Amino acid sequence: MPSARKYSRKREAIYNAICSSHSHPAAGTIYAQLKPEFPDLSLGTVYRNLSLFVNEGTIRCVCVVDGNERFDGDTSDHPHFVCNCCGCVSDLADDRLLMDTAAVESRNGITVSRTDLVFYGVCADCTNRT
Amino acid sequence: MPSARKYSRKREAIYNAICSSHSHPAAGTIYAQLKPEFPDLSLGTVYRNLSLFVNEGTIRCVCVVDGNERFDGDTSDHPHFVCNCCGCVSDLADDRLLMDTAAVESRNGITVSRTDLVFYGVCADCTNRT
DNA sequence: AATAATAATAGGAATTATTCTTAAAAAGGA
DNA sequence: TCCTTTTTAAGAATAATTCCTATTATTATT
Repeated sequence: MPSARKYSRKREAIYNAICSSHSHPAAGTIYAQLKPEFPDLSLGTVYRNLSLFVNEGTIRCVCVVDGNERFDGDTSDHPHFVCNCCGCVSDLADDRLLMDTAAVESRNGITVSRTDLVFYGVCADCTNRT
Repeated sequence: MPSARKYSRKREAIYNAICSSHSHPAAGTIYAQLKPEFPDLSLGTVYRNLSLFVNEGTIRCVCVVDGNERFDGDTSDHPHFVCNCCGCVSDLADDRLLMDTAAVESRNGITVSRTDLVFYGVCADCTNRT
C-alpha cells in the first residue's frame, strides 16, 4: 500500500487481494475471498475501499460487458481480453497495441486521462478444450 | 431493419431510435424517448429488443464506466470517447486507431470477435467552456 | 376475411450490482 | 490513557437489468 493512509488491516487485505491477483476480480469476488479471514467484513467496505483506491490511482477499473466492474492492480496502460466462453479477463502483453495518447488528443481535440482497450473473443484454453 | 423478422412497430421504433442517434443512448434513454409515441411501451420490451439486435449483430453495445450499457447503431469497428465532464459518449473518427485484429489474434493465441477501444477524458466542448 | 399458430408485449416481480446512512468500533496521536 | 478522526458493519435504498406470465399483435393459412 503506497498511500499516505496506513490504517486498517481490512483495507490492506483488500489492496493485497487485488494486487496479488491476475484475474481482475470484481468487488463481490474479493469479498468472498476475504470473508473467511475477516468474518465481519462487509461488502460495503470492499466497495468503499475499491473506489478509494481507484480515486487515488492506486488501482484501476476495467469495464467489461457482463455487467460488473473489474479491478486491476496494474495501473499501467495495457489492453485486456475477455473470453466469451469461460468469462476470464486477462492482460494482453502486446506492446504493439499501446496508443500514442498525445497524438490521439491533438488529432481529435480532446484530453485523454485514460484508455481502455478490450478485446472479446475466445481464449487459447477454451479453443484447445473444444 | 435489415433482419428476417419484420414484426412490430415498437421494435422498429426502437431500432430507428438507435440508428438515428449519435449519442449512444442507454436503454432507459430510448424508453423515455419513445414513451410519448407509445404510451404502453414497457422497459422490458426495450431491453428485450436491444439484446435481440445485439445478438443478431444489427447493433452493438459499448461498455462505459458509469455503470450502464450504451448502444450504437454503427456496428463498424470504431473507437469511442467518454467525457468525464459532461458524460457524453461520442465516436472517434480516427482511422489510425483501428487495430489489425488478425495480427492480435496470431500474436496472442486468441480469437477476437469484437474490439472495444474507449478513451476517457474531457471533450472539446467542455474544455472550451471552462 | 376468418382462423390458427407463433411471436411480441405489458406489467410487475425478482435479481444483481452498487451506493448511502448511521451508529459503533478501531486507529493513531497527544 | 483519552481524544479526535477514520473506518467499519449492517442493512436500507437505488439503479440497471432480467425473468415470468397472461394477454395481445402479427403472420401464415384457409
